[in-house]
This record gives sequence, structure tokens and C-alpha cells, in this order.
Amino acid sequence: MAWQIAHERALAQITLRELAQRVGMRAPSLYTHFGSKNAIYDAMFGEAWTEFLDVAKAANAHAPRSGRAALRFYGRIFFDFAVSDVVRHQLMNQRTIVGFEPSPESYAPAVAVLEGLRTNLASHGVTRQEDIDLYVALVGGLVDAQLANDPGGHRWERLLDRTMDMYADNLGL
Amino acid sequence: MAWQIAHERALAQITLRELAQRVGMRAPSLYTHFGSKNAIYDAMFGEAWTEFLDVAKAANAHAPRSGRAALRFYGRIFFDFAVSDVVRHQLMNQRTIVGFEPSPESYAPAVAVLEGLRTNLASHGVTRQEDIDLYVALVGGLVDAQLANDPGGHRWERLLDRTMDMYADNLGL
DNA sequence: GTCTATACACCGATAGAC
DNA sequence: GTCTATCGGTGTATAGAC
Repeated sequence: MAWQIAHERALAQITLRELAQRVGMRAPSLYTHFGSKNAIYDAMFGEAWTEFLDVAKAANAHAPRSGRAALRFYGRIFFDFAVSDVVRHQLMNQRTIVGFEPSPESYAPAVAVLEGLRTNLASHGVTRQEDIDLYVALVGGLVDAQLANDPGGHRWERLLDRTMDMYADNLGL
Repeated sequence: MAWQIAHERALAQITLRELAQRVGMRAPSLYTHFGSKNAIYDAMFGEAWTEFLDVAKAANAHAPRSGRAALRFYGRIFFDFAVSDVVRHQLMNQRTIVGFEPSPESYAPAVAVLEGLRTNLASHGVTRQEDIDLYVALVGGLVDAQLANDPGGHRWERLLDRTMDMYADNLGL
């Protein structure tokens, strides 16, 4: 229900009064379930990363054998997930809510995703930290450029395969 | 003065009452100079992009002749400027303030910067829109990864030259 | 024009009654 | 648990003093 408000208005424009009203409560009653407004964001943060962890796990079953094709594949899983929900991506990957810092419990699935990526990349010979860092920056850069400059379009999505191949070339894969 | 508050607290935590107090006014008096709070953000947005336009223009005088070196050079100008002031970069390149949309006048220097980049890249044979889009995504991705995962550090800054060379290779430069 | 005082509607959060 | 009542805070509108 909080997601619904976030999609209608904006992530930062969720108000306790509106959220409470939609679930048939008064605003102060929310404090019996959440210690603060940021605790609601925290739960949403954990939800979102758990959801992506499931998507990534399910996708792993169909990952290509070839290293180059796999780089494309992993990149597209993340790209599509991020671009398909701007608000969710904003909460997961940008620091847009001022006082909000994810709790260790909510951050755990995000760590699991990064560990999974590390394992996947390692299975294709990509193990150096700087190479992983570069991969993260490349995919993240395409996502952010797409959402910032052509939301709903495909201008940077079309550059994903080319970028992954460029990366593979650079690694000598 | 608004910049000072933004640096002490956060961009979204500038309050009209505090800003007014620091300049020796009451909050409503600010409406004589700005039509709304977002108009203050708008002025700051224009200031920031004008500042970078000046930096980019000054740097152009020392741009290397070689295409590969020039790609590194332009990328570093933007990267260093963005990373040196997180709050400013947030206002310039991210959509973090909810109701804020830059006015055409404040957006003009940002357009000028992009036109300058287009001219610079063209002088080294990079003219296709998709190539320019990729360049923007690469540099932006490194900046965002640096600020999000290692603020104040150099983990992604160290990947800048390598990324620019990878891009030059991909273009056959 | 520039500033002030006042007011409004809304926000997150807390206290205490039921 | 959920309520009512209330607090200090916010952006902003307006009327009026100088």
C-alpha cells in the first residue's frame, strides 16, 4: 500500500496520514507497527532487494554458458528490473530519502545479490575487485542515464549489449 | 548562503526560516526575491551549471590534441567537478527534490555544456548520437558509483582512464 | 519595493485515555 | 492496539507598515 502511494505521488511524498487512512487506521496507530517513518522505508528497501534476489536466483538457471553472453545476460537482468520501476530503483540504489539508512537486516538481501554477482562473474574468470567495480559502474551508468534522460524509452537500453561486449573485449574474454 | 545550509544539513533540508535568519530576514521576506522555495533551487541549479560551464571552457584551452588523451581529459573534468561537491552534483544531475523542475533559463548553461561536449567529441571523430550517449553513461556511471559506494575515496576514480581507453578501443580511435 | 506579523494547512511524532 | 488530542515544525499566502 505504501508502494502504491509512492507510485502515485513520489517516494518522499508518502505521508503517515494517507497511508494510515488507506489501511483503515489513524496515523499514530502506525507507530505500533513501525518505529518511525524511516522504518517503513526500511521495510520497503528490504522487500525490494529480496524481490530482486529472487529474480536473480531464478534467472541463474537460464544463464548462458559463454562468458560474453553471460555478461550480457546478468546486465540485462539488473537493467530491466531497475528500469521497470523507477520508484523502487530510487529507493534501492539512490540515497534520496534524507534521514534514511537501511538496517543490517534490510541490507542483507542486497549483500546477497552482490555476492551472487561476484560468484557469477568469477565463474567466467572475472575475479579482480576493480573488474567487478567497473561492471557495476557500467550497468548502473546505463540505468541512470536511461531513467534520467529518456524515462520509458530505450535509448540507453539499446547500448547494453554493446557495452557488455566492450567490457568483455577490455578483459580479453 | 543556501549552499552553506545544504552542505551542513542536506539539499532537501534547507528551510526558508533558517535561510532567512542567516541573511537577516524573516521567512516571508524571501518571497520578495523568490517566488517559491523551488525558485531558490532553480537559482542554485543555474549557478552550478554556469560554474561548470566556466570550468569546462577554461579547461578547453589545455585539451590534448590526441583523441584518446582528450577523452580522458574531458571525462576527468566532469568527474572531478561532480565528485568534489556531492550536494551540487545531486542538484545538477539527480532528480532528488520532488516538485523541482529547472526553468529554461537555469537549464540553458546545462544545454551549453552538452553542446560543448558534442563539439569536442566531434573534433575527434565522435559524432553518432549513440556514441555520445555511451560516453555520458560511462562517465556518469563512474561518478555515481564513486559517490554511492566510496564517497571521498578513489576506487572508481582510478577506473576513469581505463574506461575512457576501453571506450576509445570500442570506437576504433 | 521591502519587510513584518499573522495565519493556514499540513507534516512526523508523542502522551495518555479507552 | 487503536484512539483523540496535541506538539513543534514546515512551506506558503496575505494584509499592512515603512
